[in-house]
Amino acid sequence: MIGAGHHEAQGAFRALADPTRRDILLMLSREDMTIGEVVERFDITRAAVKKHLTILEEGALISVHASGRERINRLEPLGLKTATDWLNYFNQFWDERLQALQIAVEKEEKEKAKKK
Amino acid sequence: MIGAGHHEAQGAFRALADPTRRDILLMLSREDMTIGEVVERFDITRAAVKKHLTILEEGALISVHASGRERINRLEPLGLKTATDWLNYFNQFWDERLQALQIAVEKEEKEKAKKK
DNA sequence: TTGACATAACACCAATTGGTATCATATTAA
DNA sequence: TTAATATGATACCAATTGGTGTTATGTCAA
Repeated sequence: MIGAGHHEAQGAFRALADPTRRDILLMLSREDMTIGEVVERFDITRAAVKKHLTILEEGALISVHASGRERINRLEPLGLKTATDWLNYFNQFWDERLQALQIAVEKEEKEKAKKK
Repeated sequence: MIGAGHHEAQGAFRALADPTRRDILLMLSREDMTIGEVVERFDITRAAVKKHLTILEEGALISVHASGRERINRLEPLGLKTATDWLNYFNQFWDERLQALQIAVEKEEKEKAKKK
């Protein structure tokens, strides 16, 4: 069914819309980090980073784990899969498009060969 | 290099953040449509739809082709590929995660078999 | 040519967003 | 216990967003 996973995808796509949040995801893909560690790598306040992390968590793109007075932010790859799955529906179309392009190129080559 | 395609991805991710726009993309995947045809399928004004289409065009997710007094909106699958490619970087991580899950399940099965 | 149609272009509005500064709370270490 | 640390929570602000209504423009058909 077309559109399946649409509702669940909203939180993920919303979270992915901001470049800072996408950067955070890339950082977390290398290692888990506390808020403080994330803050060090950006030029915005801790409060701003916290908001981004909250939105990422709401989108199920990361999970947060308390450890003493620190809170470890961990990438949740499965959350990203929601968005990936939605987008993958369109693969068939750009596959077709690429194939059409390929055929056009081949035809061109053939014409060229004929002329020669 | 990590983060490649980041900048170009912004327009696409921004466009994908809105559920109405994602619905429009699904509709356009079935057939090209004029603004009027898109409007018929939603409960919002033509002006609102036009704004969404403009944002989709800015994100290179659709292309617009004039035809007399009509303007045909067409899906640009290659534009979606920008977002897909960015997300695919994370495949390795949920592949790993899924594999870990798989191993855990197998171990469980083995334990069960032993008990029996 | 003239009316109807398809769209573009504004100006405007309420809600959301990304950011700030400030204050409160919980945990660690001396 | 007390000071430093790590975080959460709140109030506030400017800019953006998703929506509206209205007006202007270009194109088709009688």
